Amino acid sequence: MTRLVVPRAKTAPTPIIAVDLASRGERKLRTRAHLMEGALDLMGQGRGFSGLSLREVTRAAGVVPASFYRHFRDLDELGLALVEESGATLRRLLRDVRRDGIPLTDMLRKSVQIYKQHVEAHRLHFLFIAGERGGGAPVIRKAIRTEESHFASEMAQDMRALGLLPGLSSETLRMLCGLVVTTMINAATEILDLPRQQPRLEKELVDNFVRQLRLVFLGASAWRDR
Amino acid sequence: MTRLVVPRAKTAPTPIIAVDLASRGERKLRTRAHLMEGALDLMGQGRGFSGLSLREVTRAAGVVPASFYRHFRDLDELGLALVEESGATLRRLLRDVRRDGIPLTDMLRKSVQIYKQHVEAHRLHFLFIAGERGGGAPVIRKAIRTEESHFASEMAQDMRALGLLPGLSSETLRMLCGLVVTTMINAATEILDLPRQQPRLEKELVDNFVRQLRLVFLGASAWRDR
DNA sequence: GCCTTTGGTAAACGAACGTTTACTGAAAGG
DNA sequence: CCTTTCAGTAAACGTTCGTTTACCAAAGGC
Repeated sequence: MTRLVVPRAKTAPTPIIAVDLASRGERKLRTRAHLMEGALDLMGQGRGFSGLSLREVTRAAGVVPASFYRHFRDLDELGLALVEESGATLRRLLRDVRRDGIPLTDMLRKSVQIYKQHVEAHRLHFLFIAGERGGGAPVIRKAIRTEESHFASEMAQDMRALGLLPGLSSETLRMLCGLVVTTMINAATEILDLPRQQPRLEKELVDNFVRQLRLVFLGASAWRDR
Repeated sequence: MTRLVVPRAKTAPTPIIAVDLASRGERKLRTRAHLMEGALDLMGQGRGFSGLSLREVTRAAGVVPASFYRHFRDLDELGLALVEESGATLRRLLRDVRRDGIPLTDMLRKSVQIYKQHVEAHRLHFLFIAGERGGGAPVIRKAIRTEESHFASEMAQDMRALGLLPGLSSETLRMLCGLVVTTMINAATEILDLPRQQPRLEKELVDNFVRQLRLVFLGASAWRDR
C-alpha cells in the first residue's frame, strides 16, 4: 500500500500537556455533551432550534463539522437528545419537591418560588422546551408533548400520594395536572423573558402566576365528577 | 378587455398569466400578500418560521428573490406583518362571537366548538402564533405576546359587558382571561396536530378542553378578592 | 404624449451550508 | 507487542444562501 505524502504538522495546535485522563468512551460522551451544549447556547442567544445550522453547532462545540456524524445522524436526532435531557430536568423538579416536601401553608406560593428557581437554574432547558413545543420540527414537538404528558401523570400520582384533592377521580386529576403543566410552561417563557434586576416586574409576574394556580385549585376543590 | 402578458423570448418559466386589471398599488399589495402566504404555507409543511430562508419564501410566492426587498427589509419584518395579520384573525373570533352571541346554556362547549372551527378555518395563522410565541426571534415573540395581551383585555371587557362573573375585580378578571388565553392557544396546537378523520381523538381533545375551561370558570365563580 | 416612478427581473458575488471522502493517531484489546 | 478500532480531522464537492447591481416595462402624473 502506497502512503501518500503526509504533511508534517505546521505550527502545532497540539498543546504540550494535552493529556486527558479520560477513557475513550468518556471523551466521546463529553464531545456529545459539547454538541448539545453548543446548540443550547446558540438558542440562548435568541435563536430557534430549527434555525440552527449543523456547522454552527459544531463550531460552538469546538469540533469540525464532520465530527457531528460520529454522534448524531442529523440535527433532529440531536434535538431529540435535548428533549430527553430537558425532560430529565423537568422530572428532577418533581423529585426535589418530593424529597423536600412542601409546607402545607402557603403551598402554592412556595411551589411557584421553587419552580422559578428551577427554571432560572436550568434556563436553557426550559427555553428549549418552551420554544420547541409549539413550533419547530414535528418529531421534536411530539417528543416534548410526550415528556409533558409523563410529567403531568407523575404529578397527578404525587398528588394522590399526598392525599390532596381526594374527591377527584384519577381522570379529573390528570386533566387538572395537564392544565397546571400548560400554565407552568407558559410561565417559564415569561420568567425567561424577564429583564434582569427588575424586582417590580418579577413580583408582578410571580403574583399573577400564583393567582392563576390558586384559581385553578379553587376550581378543582369545588369540582364534582358526575 | 383582457390583456395577456406575453412570455419573454426564451423558454419560459413564465406562467401564462391572464391579465390583471389591478392598479399598481393593488398589484403591490397582492405580491406582498403572496410573500406572506408563501411563508405561512412553508410553515404549514412543518417548518418553523425561523428556519425559513428568504429565497424559499420568494420561491413559494412566485417572485424573484430581489423582489422581496420591495416589500420588507428582512424576514423579521415579514414575521411582524404576520403577527399583525394573525392578531386580526384572533380578534375576529371575539367579534364573531360578540355578534352572534353565545347561548347561556352549555356556553363553554359551544364556545369551544366555535373556537375549534375558527382554528381549523385559519390553521396557518394559529400555527404561526402557537409556533412563534415560544421560540423564534425575540422581536416576533414579543409582538405576539402583545397581541395576546390585547386579546385577553378585550375578552375581559366583553365579559364585563355581558355581566358574567360580576363579583370579580377588573384585575382578577384580567388574570382569569390571561389563563384562558394560554389554555386556548395550547389547545390550538393540539387541534392542529390532530390526525385527520379521527373522531375519537377529536372528541377526547374537545372534552378535555371543555373540562379545563369548566374547572377554570368554576374556580372563578368561587373566587373572592380580598 | 412625454417623463418619472416603481414593482419585478436577471445576473452575479462571496459566504455559508450539508455531506462525503480519505486519513491520523491514540486508545483498546488480544 | 502488534493489530484493530474509532473519534476527530482536513479538504473538497455541489448547493443554497442573502444581497447588490443594472435594467426593463408598464402605470401614474402632468
